[in-house]
Amino acid sequence: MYMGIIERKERSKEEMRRRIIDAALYLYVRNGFDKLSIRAIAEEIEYSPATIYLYFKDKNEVMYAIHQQAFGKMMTEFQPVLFISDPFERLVAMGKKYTQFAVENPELFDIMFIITAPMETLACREDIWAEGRLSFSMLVQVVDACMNAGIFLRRDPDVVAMMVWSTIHGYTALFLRNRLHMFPDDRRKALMDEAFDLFCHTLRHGL
Amino acid sequence: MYMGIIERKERSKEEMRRRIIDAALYLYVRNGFDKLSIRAIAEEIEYSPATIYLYFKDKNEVMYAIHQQAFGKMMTEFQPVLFISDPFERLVAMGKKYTQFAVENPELFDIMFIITAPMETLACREDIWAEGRLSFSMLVQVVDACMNAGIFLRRDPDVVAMMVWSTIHGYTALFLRNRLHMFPDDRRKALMDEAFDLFCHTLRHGL
DNA sequence: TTGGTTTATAAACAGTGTTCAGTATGTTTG
DNA sequence: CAAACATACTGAACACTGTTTATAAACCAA
Repeated sequence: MYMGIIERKERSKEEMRRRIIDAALYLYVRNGFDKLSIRAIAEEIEYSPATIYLYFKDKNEVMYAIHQQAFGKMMTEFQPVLFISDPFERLVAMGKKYTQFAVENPELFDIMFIITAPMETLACREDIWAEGRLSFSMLVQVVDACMNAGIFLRRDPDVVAMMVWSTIHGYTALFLRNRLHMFPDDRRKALMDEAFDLFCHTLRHGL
Repeated sequence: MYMGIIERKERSKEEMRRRIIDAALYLYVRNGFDKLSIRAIAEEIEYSPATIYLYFKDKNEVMYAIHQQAFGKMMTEFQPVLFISDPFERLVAMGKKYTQFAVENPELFDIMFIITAPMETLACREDIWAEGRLSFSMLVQVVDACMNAGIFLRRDPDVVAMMVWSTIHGYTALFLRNRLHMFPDDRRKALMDEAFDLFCHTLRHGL
């Protein structure tokens, strides 16, 4: 029946995919977006460029694999703050972590939330952006907890979560893409922090 | 003296720059970012690709010229709302216009606020991002007016403006980059509107 | 007309994503 | 075991990209 051989082949196929993803992720975080080429990945794993197309449809699919890896890393980094008992404190900590992750891993944040590339792969699919859905649901959950605790007035949690995400994503994306360059170098981060604090204050005393 | 000749030459040099910028802008809004190549611009103006490098240092400089054009267009579109007398209504109208402009001119918004490319040209300059500075000062002005009118409590107007910009830019950028795909097609825009309304409400009754 | 400056270009360089014919290896079948 | 088939892989090509450089042509000044 030779089932073992089929399994071994499938296993080695999976291993090859992993090798490609690992190499791609390694090169991407090391050298950035425009240095990540199919040829560079091929050289890294010591195979021909054409080989990669036996395991991925195109470059977008490779980028989507990196995208998934990035979400995995972000999730593990978010794990600790999810245990903060006070819901509002948890929300604040999550907001801080979001920006912190973005600043510490700008390329990963790019591929997760800014670059168009990997999302086109998902455009025609059913399980639409599972990673985004999961992340957002985490935010909705903590917002809901704030409502249950009487910290926020009861509203559509999706809308509140959307507002919160927007604000935090807003200055984070503007900062990463150098759109705060009208401010001096040292003022930028401070301004983001102050905007965040003000936003938190506004949430508590007005939402 | 032959001053006329020098002037004519400078004039024709300026005209050539304009032709390149116009062609670049035309191709960019028509075909999008990755279809905009030096060769395509050259073909459009019926010159050799190398000619463009006689008028622009590199592609980034061409993109920055488009960037400036885009800001010009946005400014003219913002002109009407600046005459709204009530400062808070003006702020709300500005926020709505920001997103409207982004949805109607996604490529222009991209090059103004999302794409990294043209900002690298500015990185080592004195008049740091004059366009951004001017736009932001418009926002600061209206925020300040809200404070003077007693609608907002008095705070650092830069911080308040930063918070407002972040929120509105946040969902706009997330929308344009397909990061709201966890929601069904028709829900996305509604959610942005609701988040915006909630944000405005929060500003009024809590800031 | 000569000399010098400006303006334009063809050609090349070093890249890119992607495809495809061909090879070489591994597996199954007669 | 040998022939037939299947899988894995690759070299080479295609059609692009931004950019540089030597060369040629046009223009202006002396």
